Amino acid sequence: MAPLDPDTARTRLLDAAEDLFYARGIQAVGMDDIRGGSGVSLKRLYSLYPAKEQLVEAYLQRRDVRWRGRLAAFVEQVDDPRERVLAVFDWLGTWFREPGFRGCAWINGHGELGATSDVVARLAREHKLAFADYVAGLVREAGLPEALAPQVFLLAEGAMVAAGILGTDAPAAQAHAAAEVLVSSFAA
Amino acid sequence: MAPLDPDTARTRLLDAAEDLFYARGIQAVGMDDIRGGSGVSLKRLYSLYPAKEQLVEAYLQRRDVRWRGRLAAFVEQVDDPRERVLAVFDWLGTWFREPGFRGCAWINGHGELGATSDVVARLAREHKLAFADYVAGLVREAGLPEALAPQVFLLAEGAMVAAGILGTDAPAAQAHAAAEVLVSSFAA
DNA sequence: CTACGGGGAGAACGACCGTTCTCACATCCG
DNA sequence: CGGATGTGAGAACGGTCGTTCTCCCCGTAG
Repeated sequence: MAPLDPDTARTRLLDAAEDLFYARGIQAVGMDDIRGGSGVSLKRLYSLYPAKEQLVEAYLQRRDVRWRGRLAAFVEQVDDPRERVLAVFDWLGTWFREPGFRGCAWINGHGELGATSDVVARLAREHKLAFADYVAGLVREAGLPEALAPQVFLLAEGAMVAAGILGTDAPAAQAHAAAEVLVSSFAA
Repeated sequence: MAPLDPDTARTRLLDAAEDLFYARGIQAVGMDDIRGGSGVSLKRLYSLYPAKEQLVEAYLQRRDVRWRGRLAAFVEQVDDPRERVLAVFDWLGTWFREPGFRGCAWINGHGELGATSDVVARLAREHKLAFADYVAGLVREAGLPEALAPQVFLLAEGAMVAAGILGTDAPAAQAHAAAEVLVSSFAA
């Protein structure tokens, strides 16, 4: 067995961490599960991430980049700036329909460890602020009033929670309809 | 030390369970913490709730009754049926401002144990459906179209999540403003 | 060829936690 | 009075988990 170079070991670890942490919750996954899921030895795991919390941090950071990247890629396919705001909810719908969807990783992580782990609490806050900022940018570019941004953000958060807990994708369409009313209430 | 009668033992246990589970998360609280917080011996604890999951279940059930009771009591102080719908967000605001507020217990519990415990997943679902039903009743009694109900519900859920993670009560006012626009978009 | 340094597999350790057991004592009923 | 019952305090047990250690193999440099 050829020794694994650090980069691919890191990738495999984060892949396994993301699968397992997201599907089962962070506390329900042991380091040994990560080892089994990644094929990377425990020794190497601990040499790359000296404690579980650091693996969790890396997992959430990588997922944040990817999640916001996928959202932005989807939204940018839409031309009309006002439609872009609404496209956020179309993206949520496709996300909710993905097999294995279990709600928002940061909402879940915050519920699990927000009171215990400063790192998780901070990453959840940062992720939500970044998402809220992104929405605010879309609203601004659509020439809509700034007060609309947090409203759209709250609709999106509510849709994530409801879809995660109730196990249905209906909240995407419902939030979309609500956002449509909000946006068009400011139509020229 | 006079032996405690079962009812007050149960009450003390649930009081301690609610304080601790809500503040720290369910998995972060041990049975011994419950014993210490309640003053009820471990033996009695296990005779009343033979497993931790049953104590968790009782905690969530009692909190559900109380939470929806407090909401209803607040909303019923408002006379105008249309204002009642918006009063939900005023109630959220006062809740968010309570010391020790840490988000919605069911959202947090679902994030923590939804993937692991069927009981917690079911109670979270039931609680959210009950809240959505309550909102739907308010919307119906205000003579507003049914489609508005899930939109108001999602705004409320989003406000809870955002307030819990970001640690501010601003989402209550923001969601209130959004709901106001939605409601008045159907004004006669 | 050989000494060595890194890596893999997995045992081992120490702490924690849900649950049960021990034991001494108080209480109640004959 | 005396024995059965139930209770509290806390020790004990069994399992899990994060983390570290042991041991052995291999590739390589001198």
